[in-house]
Amino acid sequence: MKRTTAADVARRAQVSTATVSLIVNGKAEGRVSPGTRDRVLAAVDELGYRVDAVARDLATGRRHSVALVVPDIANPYFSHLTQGVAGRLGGGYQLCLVIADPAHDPRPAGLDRIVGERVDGILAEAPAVDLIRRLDGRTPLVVLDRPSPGWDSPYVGFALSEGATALIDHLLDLGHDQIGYLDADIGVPTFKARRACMDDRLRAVTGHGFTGPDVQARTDIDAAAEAFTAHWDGWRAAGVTALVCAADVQAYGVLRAAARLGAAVPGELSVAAFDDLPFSALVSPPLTTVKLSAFDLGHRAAGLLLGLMEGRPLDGAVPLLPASLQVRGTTAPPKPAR
Amino acid sequence: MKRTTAADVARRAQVSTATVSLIVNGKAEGRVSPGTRDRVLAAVDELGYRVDAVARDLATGRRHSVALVVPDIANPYFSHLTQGVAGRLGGGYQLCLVIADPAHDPRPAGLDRIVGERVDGILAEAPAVDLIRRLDGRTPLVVLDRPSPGWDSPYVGFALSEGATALIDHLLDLGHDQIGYLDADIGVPTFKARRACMDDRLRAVTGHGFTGPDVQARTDIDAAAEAFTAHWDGWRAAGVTALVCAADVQAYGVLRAAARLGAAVPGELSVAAFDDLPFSALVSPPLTTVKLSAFDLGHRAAGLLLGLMEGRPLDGAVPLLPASLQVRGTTAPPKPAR
DNA sequence: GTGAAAGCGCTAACAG
DNA sequence: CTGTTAGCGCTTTCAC
Repeated sequence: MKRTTAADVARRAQVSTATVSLIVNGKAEGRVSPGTRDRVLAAVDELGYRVDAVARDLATGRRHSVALVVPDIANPYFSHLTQGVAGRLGGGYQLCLVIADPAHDPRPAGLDRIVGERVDGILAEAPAVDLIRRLDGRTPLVVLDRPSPGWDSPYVGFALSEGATALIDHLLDLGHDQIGYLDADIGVPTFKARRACMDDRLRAVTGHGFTGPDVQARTDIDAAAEAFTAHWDGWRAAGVTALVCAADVQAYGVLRAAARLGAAVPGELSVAAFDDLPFSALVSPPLTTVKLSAFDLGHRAAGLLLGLMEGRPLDGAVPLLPASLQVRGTTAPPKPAR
Repeated sequence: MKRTTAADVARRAQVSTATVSLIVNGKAEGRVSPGTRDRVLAAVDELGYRVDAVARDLATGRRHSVALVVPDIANPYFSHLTQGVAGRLGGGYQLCLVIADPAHDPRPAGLDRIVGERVDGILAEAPAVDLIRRLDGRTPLVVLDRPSPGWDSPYVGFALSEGATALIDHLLDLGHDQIGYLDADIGVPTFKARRACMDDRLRAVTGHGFTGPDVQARTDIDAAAEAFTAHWDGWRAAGVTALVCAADVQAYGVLRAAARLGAAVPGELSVAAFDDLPFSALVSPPLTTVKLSAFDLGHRAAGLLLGLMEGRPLDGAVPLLPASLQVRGTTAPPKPAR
């Protein structure tokens, strides 16, 4: 009732395990006679032999697997990213998913494991530098979304500041002056950066930053709706006429909550966000948002990692992916003051 | 520049590798003197030693990892499922994601790999029996969503037929008689079963099945919108006044396409689906759908697998998760015939 | 308390 | 062409 091993196959085919190894790995070309090859293959088949990846990996030092570290797979942004990674990786590598949200778990056990696991490569959503330090420093690492400050690993991200600038300018052009911000409570720089880029632009043009209460919410519809419900009075009191959310899913919650509170969008409040999920064109009103293709991000990052793992050096800097503003129905000029 | 091994630590701490092993695994209780323990711990720290999981696993036979096989991680249904699995698994197991859509790739390489990888357990979205046969038959397996016909593995799923029946009856009660169906093109039984359950009920009550063209589309908004656009005439010609979709995301596409084609929902066409994703309450009109909590499914399946892996026998049959109809705004009585 | 030694199952030189 | 042998790095009896 045990696993069948190469030794079993060897015994049955009257050869050595070395020969079995050569054959099952397709390295038998011109080194093994067709006769023995067939005998071995037959034995493999009859016994249902599969090479033990653990033993092979121990012997060869390769792992045929890469780890992907993301904070929250339920967010479509990250699941699209994962899809992109998986698609590019193809069948040659096993994808090990590590869900680690640094804000909620500063020392994710998963991270320590992946270095013990000796994966061939790591893709990590904008990890903090002290997380990177806990890696072994030898495994190829590609950082997603944002460079880790003070650490230069290869990374692929979006031209975030362009998108953020476009969004702020759009709001300013419409006549908004007091803009509120609903942030994500997830501790990854992606979200920090979204805010920071907009804040920079806002200050550069108006001399002040975001207006009203500083609110963070989980990146899901219900949490964002609750947060909006709790803080809408505060924002309104501060004169906020436009609210930017860190993620589309949050904007959905805001839209729902605003409808329930009787706050007209975009009449009384303009709403905008980041991601441009497929659903964003469908909500009503359709959401003005900065498009970030997470799928492309994952796809490209995986491609880069593939190169690194095969020892190819990076050919120059990796171009940033576009972050373009999609203007739709949730933004409009503010109501003239009464 | 090599990885530091237990031997390095042993040398530095003047002990044997056996002692190192005992200590780093916390099995030193009363078997190692505090003095040597501290020496070893210090050496571990200075050298940055981490046990090599591959070698450990080869020696112990355990893997501390489970594989999750799903057809499409970009579909929120499966990403929520994954989230549920990951949450329940916790830090003790590494999650290996295998994306394998049997319809598009009948012999996914990923599947063969996981048996070679010797994972401790497998969670698989309703696998076909010949896929199960390619597993090693020894690794604990929990089937998600639908039992594999003619194979009894532990499985956890929804009371689909109840939800399907409720939906059909709802439509019938409203006065619909000709009901169309937009199916998923993904080859997993989850989707097949959704259709089959409804078809059963429909035939039982009306004597006929679904009406109009047999259409399948990818489970994403755009693909479903296209499919609807291409086939709306066919459905209408067949007298269809209600359309059921295999998944909420498809219904979103249908809603969008219907709006563009000028088909009023629910005035001219009622629309319903399965999943009840968080967005479904937000589209307009809000979607009537059968709620299936993929998160709970993943969570419970992972719990079951955990038990199996620890050698606990299943305590009786696993109860099905509820599949309850959520009636919202996309279903209404058909327009009276002119 | 601690160490020596025998595997875990496979790969890769090196002989023959 | 094929077999022998020496690891890969760790765990785990079993002596000392």
